[in-house]
Amino acid sequence: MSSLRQLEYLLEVAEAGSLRQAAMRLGVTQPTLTVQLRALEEHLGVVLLERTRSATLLTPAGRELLPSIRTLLNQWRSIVESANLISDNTHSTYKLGVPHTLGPYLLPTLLPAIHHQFSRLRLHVREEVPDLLLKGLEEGRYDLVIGPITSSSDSITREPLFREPLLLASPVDMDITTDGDFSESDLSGLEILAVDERHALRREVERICEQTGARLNRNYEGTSLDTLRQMVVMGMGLAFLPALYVRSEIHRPEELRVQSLSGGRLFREHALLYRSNAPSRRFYRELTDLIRMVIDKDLKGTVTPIS
Amino acid sequence: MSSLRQLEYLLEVAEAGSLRQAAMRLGVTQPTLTVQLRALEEHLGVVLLERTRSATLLTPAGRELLPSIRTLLNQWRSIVESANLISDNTHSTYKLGVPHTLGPYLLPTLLPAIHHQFSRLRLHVREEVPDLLLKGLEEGRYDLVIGPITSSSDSITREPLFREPLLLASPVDMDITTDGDFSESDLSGLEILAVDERHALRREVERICEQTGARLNRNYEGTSLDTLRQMVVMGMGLAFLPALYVRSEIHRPEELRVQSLSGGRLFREHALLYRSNAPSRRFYRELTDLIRMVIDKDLKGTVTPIS
DNA sequence: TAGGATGATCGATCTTCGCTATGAAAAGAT
DNA sequence: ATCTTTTCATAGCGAAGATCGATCATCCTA
Repeated sequence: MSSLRQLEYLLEVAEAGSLRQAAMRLGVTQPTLTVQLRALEEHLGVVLLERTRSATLLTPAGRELLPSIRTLLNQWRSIVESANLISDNTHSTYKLGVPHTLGPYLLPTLLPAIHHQFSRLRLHVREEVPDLLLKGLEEGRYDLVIGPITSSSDSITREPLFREPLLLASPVDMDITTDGDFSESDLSGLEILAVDERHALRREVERICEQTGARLNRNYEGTSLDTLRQMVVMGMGLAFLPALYVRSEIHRPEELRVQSLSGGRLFREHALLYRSNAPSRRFYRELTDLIRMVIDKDLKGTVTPIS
Repeated sequence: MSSLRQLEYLLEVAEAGSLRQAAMRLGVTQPTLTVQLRALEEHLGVVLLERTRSATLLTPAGRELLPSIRTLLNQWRSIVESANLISDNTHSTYKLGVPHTLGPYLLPTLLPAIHHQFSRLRLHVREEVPDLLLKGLEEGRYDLVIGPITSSSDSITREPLFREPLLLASPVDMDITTDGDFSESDLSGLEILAVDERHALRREVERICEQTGARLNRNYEGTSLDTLRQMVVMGMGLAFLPALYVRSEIHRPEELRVQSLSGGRLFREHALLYRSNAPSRRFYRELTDLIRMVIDKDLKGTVTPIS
């Protein structure tokens, strides 16, 4: 196998026109060049140099190959240079996974801020259900995942990000308010709609229903938060909608009533997840701090930071 | 210094997703990959791989660099491939030098034949006066030179090609023929024109004049064979014109009379010259044979082969 | 003819590369 | 839960490769 070094030798000799002078410039001795260039010629099966007493010049074959060799070396130098840039972690593309029920409502706030801070960093975002996100993270299909704070495994590090209230959504024509205040105990017996089982949100809702005595409607399952909202509007039941969704998508209060429940125990919590021994973990920590800052700054009224 | 081999290792590991499997495919052992890839990472200053217990996958930085590395290796493979093609000497560009007084009249016959035989061979032709041709050959500015057969130096090999008669050109209105035959002795006292001193042809003519008693006109010197012909047409004297020139350029016999002299000692001889220790000398020998064949086939009546 | 170029060659040394053997840690199987 | 298998990391040895210094042969120049 011949090395890039031999190619550099050739280039220098071609330019200097003499082994000795090239050796000077390269900081090696002349026998080194004699031997190495012969090895290169042997590897390529072509005589590249014509050694005269007064100089060493390229053969026609050598002239033929030289341009390609020169560009090869330039390309290599540019790779080394890129590597130096990339070494600070902010010049790469990270594969980020987010749940369907969070991504569209969080990322529009988050991504611009990240881009502003790390302008050469690119995020390759993909939405999936949390189970697959976690599996994908472990198998390397993702570098970063935003997911539920539960789901343990010590090969995955979880950086808690924020707590997101779940708001009760009800049709406007269904009057369930008990003089202004509404607490968890008032849920008992009410019909609740939820998204299908692959979503983490579903499990939260199931837990809430058990605790409060609400009835989970298993006949109709929304496949997204939007369909869930439609079902509520059409009077098929109530639903718990994440605060960020509400913040982003509910613009017509005449269709739907949304209220938070006193007691404050209805919420879900999100974390940034990454493999614990990922070489970029230091940078992921930085990124976590940035995300927390953005949340604190832009989503203060909607969610509450945790750490 | 890192080698191309390390890059190939990286590529294979990236594809296999595991050091062990990559080692299998590459025909090396796993510790080799561990060590070499770490060396590569160190050289580039970037962590390229994330080693988990279950697999080894690329870091974002590694993904970033991989495409460039892949094209680099492809480029290298293509260089090696080119080298194999080039090794038969017929895929290169040769720098050929020819004298002004021969090139334009020989090459139109020669080049198509060479191209027909070696379709991927290119000739970079340059015209110069013989002195510079020879110097250029020695200094490597030419690979091949067609020049006078004289000019010795044992670092230059001369392959004799052909003998080209020198024909006497005279104005049609100057009747110098002595009943049909005209020999060298009849030249005595006649006024001869020639090209300037940098041409080898000039020296030939000077020699002829001395031997035959003809007078060389030193006041008017043609700078090319064409101007020389014009001077003869205008009645300023006689001239010796090379047979190949006559063959190519004299299409109007009413302007000029051209005759060969009996005795057959008026000629010049051309050879193919190259540096004796040029690595392609074997091929130059082949080329010589080809040229001789072409001359024998296409220029039989005009010049006579020598070898 | 002597001095200063050139590249080639030889032997010694140092470095690099790769292998074997072994270790440690995690995942999967029983 | 334990055992086996699989993963990568490490250490030590040996072979191969790269480099150097010294020397040689040759050519060009003064």
